Amino acid sequence: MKIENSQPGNKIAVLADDMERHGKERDAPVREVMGLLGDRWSTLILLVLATGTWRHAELRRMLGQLSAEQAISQRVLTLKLRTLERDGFVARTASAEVPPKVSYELTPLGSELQGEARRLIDWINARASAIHHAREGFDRSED
Amino acid sequence: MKIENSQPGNKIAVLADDMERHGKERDAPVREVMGLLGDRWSTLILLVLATGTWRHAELRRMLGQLSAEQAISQRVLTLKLRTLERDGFVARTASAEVPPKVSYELTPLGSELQGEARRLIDWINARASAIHHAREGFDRSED
DNA sequence: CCGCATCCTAGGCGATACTG
DNA sequence: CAGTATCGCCTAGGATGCGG
Repeated sequence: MKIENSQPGNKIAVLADDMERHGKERDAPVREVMGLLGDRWSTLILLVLATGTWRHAELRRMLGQLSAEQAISQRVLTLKLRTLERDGFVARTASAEVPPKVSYELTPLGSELQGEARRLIDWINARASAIHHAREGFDRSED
Repeated sequence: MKIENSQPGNKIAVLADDMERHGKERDAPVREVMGLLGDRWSTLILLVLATGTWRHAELRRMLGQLSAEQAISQRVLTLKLRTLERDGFVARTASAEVPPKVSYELTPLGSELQGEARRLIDWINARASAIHHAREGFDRSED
């Protein structure tokens, strides 16, 4: 894992395994999952579902409160939940009645992912002031 | 950190600190940094820069090789590098000559972030088959 | 060699209205 | 209550050309 920085040739060799992981985006879900965490709502959904089982509408209201600036649209919540379900992070339980009763909760796999996401969030929060400071310095020398 | 799942009221109380972190997106760089890692190129740039110092063009060629499906455009590479620089993850060194010589490398903060990103990538890769399996099952019952 | 300006397209997301 | 369909906006990001 130690890396010497000299010839480009070496660098290419060193990064070969990363290419292995990143190059074949087709089969590797790395980009998709990273994209999940980076999008507007999915991480927040994971955090809320970490507290238990939620109905669709209740979850929607909760997300609106947490993010506050603006509520998630019904359509997008359904989309996000479907994506999370497809990847095995969320379990969906429905009764085909009218009105429907649908519940969502984390799977064990989703719970793991939530833990990983939370670690990243914690790291970012811990470095928030450093980042903020860097931005101020950068922006000041930009004008 | 232990969470009981019963009344919505409890859930709301439990999530109060998450609201603290997520609700005020204006000052909190959490979403922005998460977005960084989720976007098309930034994580890959961090991985490459973890190997040392790179010139713009060289870096561009390297990224093209790693991601292969399609090279990063010159414009976007400049944009991404600027964002990373603004947040204090990347240091830029330039000589105002013609032709210019510009070099990029990770800051200590950027190096940390790269480590975090790599942990996430490793986790995803470790669970890749589980995710893949979940998707297959989901897609099969969708038709 | 590097950055910027311009143009263009695909996709994420919100709003609304409608069904079972 | 949950999901779907349609619309329209806005941003990420690719292509190209110029200028220092």
